[in-house]
Formats: sequence, C-alpha cells, structure tokens
Amino acid sequence: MEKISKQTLQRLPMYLTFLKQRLTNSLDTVSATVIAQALGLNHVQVRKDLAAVSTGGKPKTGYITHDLISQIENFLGYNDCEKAVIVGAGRLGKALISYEGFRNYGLDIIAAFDKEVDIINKEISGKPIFSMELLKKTCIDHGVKIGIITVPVNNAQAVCDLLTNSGIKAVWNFAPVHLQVPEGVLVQNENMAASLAVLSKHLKQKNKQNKSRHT
Amino acid sequence: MEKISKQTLQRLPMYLTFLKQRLTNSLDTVSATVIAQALGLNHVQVRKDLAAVSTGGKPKTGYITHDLISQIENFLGYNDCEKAVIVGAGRLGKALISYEGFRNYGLDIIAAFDKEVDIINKEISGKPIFSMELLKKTCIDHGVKIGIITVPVNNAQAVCDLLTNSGIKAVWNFAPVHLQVPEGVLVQNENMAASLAVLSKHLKQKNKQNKSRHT
DNA sequence: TAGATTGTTAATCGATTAACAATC
DNA sequence: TAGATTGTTAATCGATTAACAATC
Repeated sequence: MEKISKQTLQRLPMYLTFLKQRLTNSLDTVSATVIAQALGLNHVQVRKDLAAVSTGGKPKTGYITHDLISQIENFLGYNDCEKAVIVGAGRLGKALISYEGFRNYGLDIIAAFDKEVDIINKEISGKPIFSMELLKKTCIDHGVKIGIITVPVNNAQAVCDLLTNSGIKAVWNFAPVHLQVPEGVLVQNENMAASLAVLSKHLKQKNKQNKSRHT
Repeated sequence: MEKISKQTLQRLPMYLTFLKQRLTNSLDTVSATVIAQALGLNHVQVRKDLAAVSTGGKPKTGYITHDLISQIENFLGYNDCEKAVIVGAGRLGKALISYEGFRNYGLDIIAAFDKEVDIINKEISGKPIFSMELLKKTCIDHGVKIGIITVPVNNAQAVCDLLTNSGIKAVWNFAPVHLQVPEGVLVQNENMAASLAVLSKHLKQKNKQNKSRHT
C-alpha cells in the first residue's frame, strides 16, 4: 500500500457504487478492465488505484467483488462514522441534515447551528438546531472534527474561524469563497459555482460550433 | 485568448467572488499577486488564468477591478442565463430549486420533475413541479439545455437517458454514479461522496499521527 | 530612474497512459 | 498450453511553477 493521491481517493467511492451494483447482480468477481469500461477510466489507472487499497486480485479471475468492497469501505472508514456539525440551517443545510445516506459514507451529522431565532431549538429530521453560542461546547464535548459550512458567503470566514477554534480539523465548505484556515485543517470545497462554470462553458462552445456550421 | 483548461475555468468563479469583495472595499485596482495570496494560489497561475479572459493589466498598477469582473462574468456567461430543469424534487432538489443565487451564476431553473404524485403540480419557491411525462415536451418547448439530476442512484441513469433524449446537452449530476451519455453531452458530477472521502481520510491520517506521537 | 508589476518562455512535477513481464 | 488478467516500470502528457524579459 503506497501513498495515495487525492484523485485516487475521489475515485474510490465511484468504484464502490459500481461494485455494489455488481454484487446485486450476483457477479462475484470483477476485473480492472470491466471497472474501467463501466466508469470511463483507463484500466491501468483502475489497477493502480485498487493496488493502493486492496490485497490484490488473481490473474485470469480478477478481484473478488465482495472483498474489494469491504477493503475500499475499510480504507475510506465507512464503517466507523465521524461526527459532524453543520452551520447554517437554510435550505441547503436542511437538505444535508436530512439526507440519511451520509451515514453510509462515514458521516454522522449530530446537530445544526444557526443564528435565526425562529428555528433554534427546533428539530430537522430528528436532529437539533442550536444557537451559535453552543457551537464550541458541543464540538468539544462530542469530539466533533468535521464542520459543514452552509451559510452565505459573507459569513463563511467568520463561521470557519469559529469552527477551527472549536477543534474542527476538516471543513466541508459550500460557500463559494476561499477560506483561510490554520495549518493542519483541511478545507474541501463543494464549489457549485465552479461546476456551473464548466457546464455553461460547454454550452457556449456548442452554440458557437452550431452557429459557425450554419454560416 | 488561448484555449482554457477545466482547472482555469473552475478558478474563475473564485476570482470573481474575491474581486467583488474587493470592489465593495473600494479597491479599484488589483494585482495578480494580491489575488494569489488571498486565494492561496501561485501568482503566475493567476496571471495565466486572467490572460485567458481579460484584455490584460498594466505594469505597476495591475488590473482594473471593475473591468476584470465584467470580463470574467462575460466569459462565464453570467449575464445571459441558461435555462435548466431539475429531476427529483426531494430534499436536495428542493434546496437547489429554491436557491435564488444560481441566477447570478447564469442558471435559470424553470421547473422540477418528479414521479411522486403528492407533489406534482405544486410549486416550490414559485417554480412548478411537473410529472415526468411532461419532461420531454417542456425541455424542447423551452429549449432547455441543462438538466440537473437529484434522484436516487438507482434511477439516475434512466433519468439521464430521458434528459439526453429531450435535447439536454449538459447534465449536472448529484447522484453518486457514473452516467453513460451520448457524445457531445457533458456530465459534471457534484460528487459529495468523493468530497467526503477526502475529508475522512484527512482525519484518519491525523489520528494516526497523534497516536504514533503518543507511543 | 528604480521597482512593481505584467506577460512569456523554459523547467519541474505529478498524474495518466503505454509497454511489458509475471502468473494462474 | 494459451490467453486473460494482474502488477510494474518507462514514456507521455498536461498543469504548475520558476526564471526572465518587457513596461509603465
């Protein structure tokens, strides 16, 4: 097992969904070639990725689907959940809190925080919304290491500072800003604006092509 | 203006938010160095990115903040919105429909579609939810080119096929599966599972470091 | 003028892909 | 055995970074 790149890390969940699908269809073994084809990747890349997490497959047979699944899940820590808090109980925040599926990905959101008085001390899908004042104590008491930011852009940095001051070591940021964090804290941006940029540029180019074809 | 990489494309929205902040603080000019420092990037990279979309800055002064903003916005097509439909009006779907901010990013969600009878023909934040049967007609009638998928994994490919059959040329996919699409159609994955993988791995490594330090 | 800054050309780095040997 | 497949070592490719010239 060698050092793993961020790219590899991000492909592992894709392998996982594919492998699970495959197991549902009672296909007990799987080759790197099959995975590569299904996911539109290069087969050597798949093999390298798998080498980083698994004990290996057998020539001619491939990998044992079931084993590979548990090896990847194990590697990603999907078995033992990390606790997380979410700051900002707006529409997006609520959607994330309510999504039960995160537990399968090793994430356990224990509470939400918001400054909106109307919703404080209420619940969403059985999870409490607390006032911002309780953030630090909650994180420390429960050993929470993951903070999710779903507040508007202008509050994001302040919330981030608060989180890192509360012992958070990994921030999942949904606000389209670059956050400054102390060393040792990881920020993972879920940058929807960036995704949209890619989408709309693709369409712009397609349009241009069509136009030039007609003239 | 040379060919632009996907990476550059994804950084442009970051520049934009920073530049707008800067304008709010009445800072009329900006240098690549300042941008780079603020966003944790290399200054040459920033300059290259900007070269792809702007008419250039002036030595010693830098770029005119306001001009740069409109050049980036123009390049990304934030001025003229693309119409989009969203399939799957669950929690996440609802959150995305309701988020007014997308219009600033050039995205105009005109309707949602779902197979759940209870919510069909109702509205969310003033936008209609239709039955799946109306999807194709709606897309064609309105010339919709962007489809957003927020359905569970097992329905995602079927929904995707339906979308591409309805003239969709760009798919924004929130389901954690790899989608097969005809040539010329772009899939942009908002892969939360992948993000979570990065976050949890970071924590696992930190834990390991701490443990080995204590023994 | 001196120096801050832009913009370009070359070097580096890392990830992907190709080629090949090993094995069941 | 032959061939499908794994796994590794080398080549390629693209993006990032470094070095430098140009300019206000």
